[in-house]
Amino acid sequence: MGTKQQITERISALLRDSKLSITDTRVKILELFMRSNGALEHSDFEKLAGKSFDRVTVYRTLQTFLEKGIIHKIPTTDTSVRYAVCKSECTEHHHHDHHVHFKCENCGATTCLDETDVPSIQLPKGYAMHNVEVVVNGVCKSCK
Amino acid sequence: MGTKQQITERISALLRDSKLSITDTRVKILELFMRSNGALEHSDFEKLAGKSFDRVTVYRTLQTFLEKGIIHKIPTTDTSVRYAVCKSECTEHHHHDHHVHFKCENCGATTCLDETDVPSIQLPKGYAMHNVEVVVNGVCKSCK
DNA sequence: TTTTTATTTGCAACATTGTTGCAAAATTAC
DNA sequence: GTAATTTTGCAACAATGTTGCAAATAAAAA
Ligand SMILES: [Mn+2]
Ligand SMILES: [Mn+2]
Ligand SMILES: [Zn+2]
Ligand SMILES: [Zn+2]
Repeated sequence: MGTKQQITERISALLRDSKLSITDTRVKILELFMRSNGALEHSDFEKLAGKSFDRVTVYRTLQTFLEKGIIHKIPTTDTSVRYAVCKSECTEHHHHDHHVHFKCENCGATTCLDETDVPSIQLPKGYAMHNVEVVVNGVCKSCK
Repeated sequence: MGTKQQITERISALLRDSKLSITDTRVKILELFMRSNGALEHSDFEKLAGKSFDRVTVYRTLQTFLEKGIIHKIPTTDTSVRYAVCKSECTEHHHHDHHVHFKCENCGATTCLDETDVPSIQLPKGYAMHNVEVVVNGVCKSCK
C-alpha cells in the first residue's frame, strides 16, 4: 500500500494525468478510496472525513472523477450509489471494468473482484450488448 | 394479455394468494405493472396514475409486494430503484429470479429477460455466493 | 516571485425522495 | 348488518441531490 508520502505522490500523479487541478478535496477523497478496501458511497465521505469539506463539493468531485475515468459506479438495489477506483487501464473515454462485484450480506462491504471476469452472456435475438454488470451477493472472505 | 376484466380477476387472485386485502391502490399498481412492458420506478407511478393515490401509499404498497414476493428489485447505478413483477414460481420466502436484466441505453427501459439464465461464476476462494445479479446495458429489440 | 486568469469551493436556497405517527376510511371477519 | 383489523392520506419531518453565485484557491503568464 505504501507510506503516506508515497500515496500522496501517487494521487498527485493520477490527478495530473487526468488533467485535473490538485486540490485538498480531491487528494483527500482519493486517499479515502485508496485506504478503504471496499467501495464507498456518498455518506461514507461525511462519516470518514467529518465536515472537513462541503457536501456539494463531494458530489461534484465524484462526478468529475467519474467523467475522467478515475472511479466507476457499482449497481445497487437501494437508493445509494457506490463508487470504487478504476484500475489503471481505464481512461476518460474507455472503461475496462469487466470484473465482478461482491456485496457481503454480513459486513455490508462491496468489493471489486478484479481477478474475476464477467462471463459471456447469450442474449435473445435483436438485443445489442454494450456492457455487463455483475453483482454477487454472499458472505465475504473476512466474514466467513 | 387479456381483457381488463381478466386482468382484474388475475390481480385479485394474486392478492388473495398472498393473503393481502384487495384494495384499489394495490389493484391499480399491479395493473400498471402488468400493462407496462418494463420495470417501473417509484416516480413512474405518479406519472402514470397522476395523483390518484398518495406517495406514501405507493412506497408502502411496493414494500408489501416485495415482502410477499410479488415484485423484485433490479439493481441500478443511479439513485432510482426499479421494480418488476416476479414470475409465479416466486414465493414470500423464496425468489426464483435467476434471469438477466436488460437496460436499453436508447429508450431507457429496463426489462426482465426471463429466458436468459444468469451464467455460473467462479468466485475466488473464501467467498460464499448466495445470489447473482446481472444487468446488461445495450440497445433493445424495439430500438434497434 | 508577483500578477493575471481559470478553476474550484462553500454557502444559501431549493427540489426531490423517502420515513413516521396518527386519525379517518376501507376491507375483512363475524 | 356490526365489530375487528388493515390500509390509506395527511402532516410533519429527514435525508439526499441540485443550482447560482461570490470568495478562495490553483495554474499560467509575466
Ligand atoms: Mn469495480
Ligand atoms: Mn426481473
Ligand atoms: Zn463481509
Ligand atoms: Zn430501447
